[in-house]
Amino acid sequence: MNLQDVLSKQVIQAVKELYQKELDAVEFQATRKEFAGDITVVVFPMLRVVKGNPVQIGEAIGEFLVAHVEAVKAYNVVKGFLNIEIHDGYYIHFFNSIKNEPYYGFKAPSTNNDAVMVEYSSPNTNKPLHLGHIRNNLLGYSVAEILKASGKKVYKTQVINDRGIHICKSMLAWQRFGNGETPENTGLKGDKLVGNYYVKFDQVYKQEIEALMAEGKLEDDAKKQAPIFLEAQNMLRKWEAGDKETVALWEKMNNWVYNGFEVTYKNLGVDFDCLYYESQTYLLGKEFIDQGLRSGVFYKKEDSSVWCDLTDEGLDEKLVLRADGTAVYMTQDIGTAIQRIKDYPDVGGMVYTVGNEQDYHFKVLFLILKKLGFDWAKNLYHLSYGMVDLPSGKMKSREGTVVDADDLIVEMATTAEHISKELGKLEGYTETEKQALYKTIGLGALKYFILKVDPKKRILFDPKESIDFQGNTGPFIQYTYARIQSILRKAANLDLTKDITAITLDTKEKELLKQVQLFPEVIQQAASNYSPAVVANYIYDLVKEFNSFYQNIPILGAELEDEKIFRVQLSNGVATVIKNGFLLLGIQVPERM
RNA sequence: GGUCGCGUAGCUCAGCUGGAUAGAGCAUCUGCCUUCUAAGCAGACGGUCACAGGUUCGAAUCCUGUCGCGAUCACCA
Repeated sequence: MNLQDVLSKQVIQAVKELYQKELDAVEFQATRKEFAGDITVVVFPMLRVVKGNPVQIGEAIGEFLVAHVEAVKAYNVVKGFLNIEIHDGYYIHFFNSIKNEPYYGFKAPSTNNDAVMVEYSSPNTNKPLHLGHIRNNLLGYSVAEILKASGKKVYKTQVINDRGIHICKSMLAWQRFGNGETPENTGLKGDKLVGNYYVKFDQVYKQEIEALMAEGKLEDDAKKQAPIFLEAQNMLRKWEAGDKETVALWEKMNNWVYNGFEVTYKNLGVDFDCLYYESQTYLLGKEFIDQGLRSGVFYKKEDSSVWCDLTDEGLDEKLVLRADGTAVYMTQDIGTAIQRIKDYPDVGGMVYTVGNEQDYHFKVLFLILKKLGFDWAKNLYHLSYGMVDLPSGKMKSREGTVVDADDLIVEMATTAEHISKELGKLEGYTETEKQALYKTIGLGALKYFILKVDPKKRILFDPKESIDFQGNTGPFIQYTYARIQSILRKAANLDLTKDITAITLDTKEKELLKQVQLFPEVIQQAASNYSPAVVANYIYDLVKEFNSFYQNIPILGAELEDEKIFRVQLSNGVATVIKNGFLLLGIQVPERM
């Protein structure tokens, strides 16, 4: 039982004995630094049950706790706040119980049928990944890892948007203007090459629209009548009809893109347990539309299009099948969701990592699945995140105003290299080791920069202002980890498993122990909020606390041998929490930097 | 226009399931490397928590309204 539970019980007991009243809950908070104490009971809420002066009540409860709880050393009351001081022994005992756990804070995965499937990334296969995709990938990956650590079995997945008119556009442009270019003969990354033709299509398309408008056509008409657009539509029809040549071209170019994506995913350090392809799932929902029609969840209009009436829920009517019987986005998502549960029967819920521009879509999707009667539909969550915008506004692939994912990763490593070289602390490292380290630091800066922000907030990214490497950043935290490793190397002869008990804690040590103690709770909180930012901010606070300790208290130079061992152990414990916390964010930690 | 989200220091963000004098980083300024890595530490400066009401012992936090920014309201995905 943790400290708060014990105290809670005893406070309730105290109120019962002193005032003959029953409290249903006790409110705690961390004691503010300017007051003596480690944990604080807020007396005000009790006044509803116990009438009287909050200071006197606080005093009486404090008295009771000192007498009845071993861990409680002293108390003081300020206004309605009962500040409780805890004996050093309590924290020391706690630390000894966890200091040798390599995965301190993580819960073992549950074997119940409550696995979670986390969908993220889900790119279109007609252009390279950009900074917006990076946010999606980092968020999805991190939330998946956090859910795992919180005790869930997790499957990471994506649905790859590998078909549709947008794919045909780059195919068509390549066919017309490509001159047989391939990733092999140009040395270009496959996704980049295909992306170039997506841009090329748009350029030609725009010229054609202008030409038509010059002939006096209205813009809307021109957009629909441009020859290259009509040809792309024609290509889509051929693809859907299974035309051999078209399908072969589609497969060839998609494979180029997949090879390119694989490189980016690998560089980013994200992975997937299973993949779904839109080309295989876009028809899946149809049979469930039939089912829903029979059960009255959907209805057919005169033109035989199928709809779901959500006006009772305050939403609109939503189309789920076109008049010509073809699937829309919603049809596909209904089908894919159901298919996933069939494929993985232990899955009891799903998380969709998709930008907030699709809030409405997912609201509707979840409602429809509920109406169709799937009990897992109540466990669906749209991990909705804000867009990454540039100072100039939204990133647009077609207009080339994107921050390319691969480029950014390289730039970050280059910046790390410059800083490292200036500081010059890496003598003895081989060039390969150095390059690996630059990448670790560069990616650390990038990932932390993105993940420390609350997912639902939009991020403004200014390419002119590079991402910081100082202050509340990934490298600062990595640096602290490296510092601790340096101490551990110098203390290799000490027995880190030995239980030290007979020491007096310095304030800084105690603060660190309190912070370390929070970690398991932080993971649970991050999981229930689907927020890597909770982990990031916690680790930052821990690291700040550690650096203050490090710079103000001698560790290897401690006067007493037991103090020295304990401080090294404590440093090691902090390093473990940093490492595990960063694992949840997908950030690596270096031995030196 | 309807719906949803956001608005906290010059900038980037914490805090938001109500609690003490609203916290960090960057930037600016002051100290600290002959002692464990100065990507650091210690400190200074900086706030009408968008605005106005309400709920209560207590509101940045909850409710209502206003303003500003964004998203969305397709037989697109």
